[in-house]
Amino acid sequence: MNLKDLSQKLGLSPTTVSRALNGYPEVNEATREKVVAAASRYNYKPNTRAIRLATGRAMAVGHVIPVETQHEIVNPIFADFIAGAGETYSKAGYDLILSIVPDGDEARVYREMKSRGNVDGVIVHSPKHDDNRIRLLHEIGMPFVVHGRATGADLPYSWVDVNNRRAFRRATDFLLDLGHRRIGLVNGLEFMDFAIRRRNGYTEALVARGLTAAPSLMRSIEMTEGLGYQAVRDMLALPDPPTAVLVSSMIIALGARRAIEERGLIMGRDVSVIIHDDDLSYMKNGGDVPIFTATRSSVREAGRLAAAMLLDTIAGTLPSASNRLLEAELIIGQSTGPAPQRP
Amino acid sequence: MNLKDLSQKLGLSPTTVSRALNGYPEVNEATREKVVAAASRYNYKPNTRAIRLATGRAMAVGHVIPVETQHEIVNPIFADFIAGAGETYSKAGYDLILSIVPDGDEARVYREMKSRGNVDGVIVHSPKHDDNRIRLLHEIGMPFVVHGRATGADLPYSWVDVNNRRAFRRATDFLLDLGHRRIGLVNGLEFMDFAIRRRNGYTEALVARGLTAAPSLMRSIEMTEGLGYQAVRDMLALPDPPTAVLVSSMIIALGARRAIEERGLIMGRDVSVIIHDDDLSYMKNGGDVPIFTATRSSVREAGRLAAAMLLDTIAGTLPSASNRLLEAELIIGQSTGPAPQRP
DNA sequence: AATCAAATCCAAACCGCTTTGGAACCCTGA
DNA sequence: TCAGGGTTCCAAAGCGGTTTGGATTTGATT
Repeated sequence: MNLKDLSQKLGLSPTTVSRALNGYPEVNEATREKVVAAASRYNYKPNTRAIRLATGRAMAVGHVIPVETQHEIVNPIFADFIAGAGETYSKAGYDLILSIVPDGDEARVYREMKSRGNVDGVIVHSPKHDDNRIRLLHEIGMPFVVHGRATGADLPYSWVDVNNRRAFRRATDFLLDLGHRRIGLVNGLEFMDFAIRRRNGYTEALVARGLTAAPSLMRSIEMTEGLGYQAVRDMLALPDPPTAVLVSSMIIALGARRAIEERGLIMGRDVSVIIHDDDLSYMKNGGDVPIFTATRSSVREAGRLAAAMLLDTIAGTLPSASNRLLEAELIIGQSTGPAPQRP
Repeated sequence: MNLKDLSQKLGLSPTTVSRALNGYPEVNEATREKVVAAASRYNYKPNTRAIRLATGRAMAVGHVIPVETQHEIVNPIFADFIAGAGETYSKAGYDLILSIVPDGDEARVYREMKSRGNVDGVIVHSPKHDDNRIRLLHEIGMPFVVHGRATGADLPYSWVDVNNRRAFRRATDFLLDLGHRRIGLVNGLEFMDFAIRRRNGYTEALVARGLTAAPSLMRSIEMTEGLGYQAVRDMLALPDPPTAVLVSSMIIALGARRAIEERGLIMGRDVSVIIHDDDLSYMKNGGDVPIFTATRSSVREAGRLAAAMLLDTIAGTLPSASNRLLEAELIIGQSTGPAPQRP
């Protein structure tokens, strides 16, 4: 059943039927009702391909996920972010096109997307420091929103981000207030923008109290359980071990906890741990009583917002460089406590 | 730059240019070379939307991921599976359309995809026992491939699956050979087809040696660290605790290990653990020396295969009910050892 | 009753490609 | 020389919608 068939059944022109269904004003209300009724009776759905060609819009948004051959691949937070974005898209009738591209091939993919016209805009994932994708997308005139920020980018752009600096500043302050003085940081890889911001928040809080961040208490690792374990194990083996650690993700924290318990220590009593919790749906930080004290911010919500912002940008109803900074909530769990007294 | 512009620059008709670029035989080789050269010089890429309308093909594949409101959502293995599938699609020039739909809304989404024509086929994720999506897709005539199998489905269909039964049978045999007699199973939710098969493999192996699976040693849980911890902790607290456990995923295993270590036991010596390892890119089971003994099968590879099978099905070059059963490899790690002697 | 504007509908062009059904040309063999 | 068969190219008709530029009808106003 296509538009022509439907219009013939109704004895109307395709023009009128199209307008009736798309809510244009130049059609009699009685006619419109007849058309709508017929459309639902014959289960008519306009062909997406035809709409796209006729309107010149792709009605689709691209998510280009770089697969870094050397580092962490297909970061699990993508799944939740995309789930959030997908909610927004499906409400707006947009498709979500997922594109997994080998590292370094992104420029080509973006260019092709532009010239082939199969997306109206893109979401940029996991920005690096001074990310060159921003310049590229500006150059080719593709609407985009960045999930995160790219410090050093000289051009204006839209983004949605968590206030990573403040979250880690606050978490560090919280530990300092509890009397901790030797606080470790197990961060993500620090060419990622978010990791740099987290470290800044952490050092800022220390410096504000006249402390300095000891290099031996700072690690920058891929976010895996195993590496988290190693990092914290090594820290705890230091002559002057930390009494608290800040870790950048739940998965690292699982390793951290293992290192702590392996040493016969108790998390929350002997060693405090604060995590950043992306509130991933398949990796919940406990229920009513969170296991880990955490700076929590839903990455899924970030996905919803970024998607909405992108759609508005495409529609032209949003200035080209808008942004939204989400604040993380400090959730007090069982993994933190007052600094133990020195024996 | 579109086809008309290009053809004018060349002094040829659009017909000829189109044919030259698409490799049709009715064009002089010299002409073809000229066309190809011009296309690359002017950086001409055919408009996807126009191709889709003209050919009647969507050049896109849908992955419909159900978001179960009650149970595990956005399963992290999707990410890797989709990454694998994406590789195949991009080589073939197909788009991957990701659709996150609330539970129960799938039928509507599939129907719409069919009538709107924005995909040529779909991959069905995480089939349940007697999954009704298979009947639906048959009914509406949408090509599809299932990742996994749906026992009880009466219609033929194509699938790619791991031999879960054999993997767990083999793992159980391995433990039995090591002298273990009380072997626990921490399985995924058993309305999922793969979980049922795993349990069958496990009980089969026990029965073959004249043992029976004790209900107290079998758990069916959502795959989280916390629930894995609880399940194994409870098992170890039994009067006659298991000396080995089979767990259905890496993430459950992290909890299992914690429960073991918390009891002062050593994994691999006091309690053996075998996991099923989907070989997720962001959750590696160690490197050269795997931490966990595992039945390993790359879910990413499964994605590649399923995608290829779907494209062939769409092209009509594959019988409508093909399948591919992947065997899992048994990887010996540090988490298994001979059954401890009873004191 | 004549006029004019608003309301309502339609024919046809258009989006940018593919594909059908020739047409023009060249070559070969009778 | 001319019929017949390849080659090589092209005009035009789709694909299934949207949108422009009227045409017709209706209703109110003078």
